[in-house]
Amino acid sequence: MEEAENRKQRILAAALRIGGQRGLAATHMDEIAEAAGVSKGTLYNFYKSREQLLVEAVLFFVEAAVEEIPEVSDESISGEQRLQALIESMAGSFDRIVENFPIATQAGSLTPPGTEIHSHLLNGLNEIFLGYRKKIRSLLALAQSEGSVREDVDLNALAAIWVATYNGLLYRASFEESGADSLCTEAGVKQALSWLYESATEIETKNAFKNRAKSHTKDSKV
Amino acid sequence: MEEAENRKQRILAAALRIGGQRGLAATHMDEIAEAAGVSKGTLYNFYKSREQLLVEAVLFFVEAAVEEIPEVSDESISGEQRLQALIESMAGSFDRIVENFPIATQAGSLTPPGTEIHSHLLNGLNEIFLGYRKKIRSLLALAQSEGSVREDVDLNALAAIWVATYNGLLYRASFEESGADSLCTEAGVKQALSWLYESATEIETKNAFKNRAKSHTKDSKV
Amino acid sequence: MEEAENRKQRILAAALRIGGQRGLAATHMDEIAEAAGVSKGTLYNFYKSREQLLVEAVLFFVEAAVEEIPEVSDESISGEQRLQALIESMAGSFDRIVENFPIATQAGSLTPPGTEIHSHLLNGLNEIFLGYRKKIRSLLALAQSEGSVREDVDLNALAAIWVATYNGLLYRASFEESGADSLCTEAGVKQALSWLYESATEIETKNAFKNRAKSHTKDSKV
Amino acid sequence: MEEAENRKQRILAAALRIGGQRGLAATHMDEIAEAAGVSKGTLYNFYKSREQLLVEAVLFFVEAAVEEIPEVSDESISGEQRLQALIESMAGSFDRIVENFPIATQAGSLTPPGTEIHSHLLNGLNEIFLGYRKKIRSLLALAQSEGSVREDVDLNALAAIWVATYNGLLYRASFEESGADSLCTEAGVKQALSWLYESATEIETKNAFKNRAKSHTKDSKV
DNA sequence: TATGAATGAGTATTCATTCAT
DNA sequence: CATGAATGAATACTCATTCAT
Repeated sequence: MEEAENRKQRILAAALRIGGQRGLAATHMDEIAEAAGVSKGTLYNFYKSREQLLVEAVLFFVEAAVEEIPEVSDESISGEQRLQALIESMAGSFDRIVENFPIATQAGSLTPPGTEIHSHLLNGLNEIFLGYRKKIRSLLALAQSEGSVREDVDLNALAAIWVATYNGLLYRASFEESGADSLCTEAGVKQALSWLYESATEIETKNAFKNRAKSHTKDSKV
Repeated sequence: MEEAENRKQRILAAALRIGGQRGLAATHMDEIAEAAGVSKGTLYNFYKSREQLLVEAVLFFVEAAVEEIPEVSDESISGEQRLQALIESMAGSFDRIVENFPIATQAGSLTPPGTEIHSHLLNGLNEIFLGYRKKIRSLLALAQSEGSVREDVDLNALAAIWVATYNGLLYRASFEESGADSLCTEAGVKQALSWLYESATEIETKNAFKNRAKSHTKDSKV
Repeated sequence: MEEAENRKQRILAAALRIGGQRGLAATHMDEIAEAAGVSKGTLYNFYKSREQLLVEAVLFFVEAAVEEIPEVSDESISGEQRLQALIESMAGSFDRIVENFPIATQAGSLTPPGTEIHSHLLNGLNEIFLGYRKKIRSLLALAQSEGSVREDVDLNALAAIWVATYNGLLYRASFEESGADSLCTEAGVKQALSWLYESATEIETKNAFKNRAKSHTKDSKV
Repeated sequence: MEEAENRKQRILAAALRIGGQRGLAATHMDEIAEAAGVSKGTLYNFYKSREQLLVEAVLFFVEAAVEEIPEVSDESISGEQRLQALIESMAGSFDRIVENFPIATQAGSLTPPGTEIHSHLLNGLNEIFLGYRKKIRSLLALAQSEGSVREDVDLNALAAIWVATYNGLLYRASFEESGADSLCTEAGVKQALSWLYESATEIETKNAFKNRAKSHTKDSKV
């Protein structure tokens, strides 16, 4: 069973690697098998079909990407510090996640709408993204209880915006041939999320959005 | 020539319709031809290959989606009012754009990286998205010159966040079987963009993010 | 009519040119039309179908190739001299004919056996080749009547061998990427036909087949 | 492996059978598969493409045709007798080889000039034909060493003519709907090759070319 | 009569899935 | 269970032919 689990891991990892490079539609069973070091037949011992395999791979990736964001449950530090750590963490993961980001969108078109497997995928993604949002929301709530986030802020909505902005930057970055856009990088993520955080605090002067360096403004395209 | 252009329109529209429903990977030339009311051979009179046709369709869609956002160039109203109109407009387009939103991501995996057509797609998308950001930036600049946006705000960065948040909400909404998440709807878009706008203004009290209705908070899934 | 005939010539010539380069199977109506400077529709005003056009082109070529061999009807010179002139002429045409030689063989497989057009082609080729042989036979007969060809030689058979050898050399030459085989060239043709001629004469010493140059023997590939 | 080789044989044989009847251009993968008793997919397990399959089939056929000509290595008989046996053998193979003879020429036009596969074909044919010529040359050399072929004969050139004549007769015969030309038959081959052989010997009186039967002369079409 | 855009039947090729070993 | 050769349904693309202008 140990070995079986190991194989499943290798298979999913192989599918993700290829899917990230060539796109899911061009990810073929032959290649997955070879990259995973198993035979094509073995793939069907673990997964009923190609669709199923790829859906599991996508869910595996998205979940892993979310889990990569640490809980920052160290209770010895303040909510504000934990949020700062969260921002650092999300920014630090940015480049790696960009690699495989499009596969989530592609997976939706792999399976005919209305089928069981299609629902399985959408439900899975929904759950993961909601969990993601919840995680951020709980940190915001902590910060709010400590007074660094204003009382009147709708935490649910802010958490949703937080995730949306991060995903939007990932989405945008996945189109670029080479990080041409300085705003869609690790630094850009830090700037954006900090802006969101600080817009929810009382302290106006910390605002990360202020023009600090004119040179930076010029560098950023349009 | 009139007729030829008409046909091209019908072909691209047909490709988009099918691509939005089934995904680009499952969008076949036979179906496009039938849906467009032309023969398969005619498809190849206009486009060199399936890849080319689909890429043009995607660029056509994205460009149309951006152009749908009005310039709001009515100079008789203030920058602030124009931004409000922009927010209304983006929110109003949300549901329709969601339908075809995934195809942009899917297109990236239709074409082998490194090919000319792949670059054509990425360059096209890049240009469109930069134009989009520029449009928003110019309205923000107007508002800034009128004093409703603070002087110290990095307009480039804010415009980038603005677009990222919108795209992130579209991305998220494209996963849902039926608008289950109240934050990823027309209303959610309005709330999110308003938050971004108001976080850049001097007037604290307008903040759309304040908890106004407790019921609303409960409705929105964590 | 003058103009029409001119067009037909251009069409056949275009078909031959392309057919010689790419092979008949890869000779398409589009290309023929463009090369001939007419529209595709015009092709069908002159020929019922692609098959018909190509068959006419092949017959046109083969006939022209045969007619290129001069009658050498100058009665002021001896039969022997005429035969020598014939050999020179056939050798001189060799390189040009090689270019289009394969099309005759290819044409046979263009049309389904048993059809009218297939018979039309085969009959046409047969007639042409028989006429070719007859031409040579009549010169041999003249030489025989003058005494330079032995009385006991079967002229029909010798003429057939004569043509077969020439065609065999053409056939062989059409396989070579670049005249690598010194025996399948203008010089080789001269040597081969001279051998055949002299083997039919009484005078042994003229035999072109004798090893005259050792270097030549070494040059010729096994 | 035994089985795989068996399948390859069946595939090539099927391709040749159909190619000989309909021409290579009209030889389709579906038909080959059915005739070989395998699925279409299996064809592609053995050969990369239709072109490759057909080229291998042609080389297989030509090689087999050459190998069919026995070495006549029985050292107990004289070179002269061996040459007579060779002539008998080539004549005996004539009718069967005629069936598939055109495919060699057709193959040249299946593949775009300048491609690797085109060179593969031409090189293969070249090698086979040179081997063929070499075989004949060695028998002539033996006969020469025994004194039945004159010392002054250029064996290379004679061997080349020998092959060319044989090929020329095959070429001619491949155009005929039904062996209408008595000179392009088994008997004609024997007559032609004997003539070539005897023209290289010292003994004039054996000459096969002499008119033996007037009726025969009449039979042979001009 | 000349044109060339539209047509769609015809084909090579791919690749998920199966199953005998 | 693992394997990988065999399978054949599915699909992009070509090109001879037609016909409205």
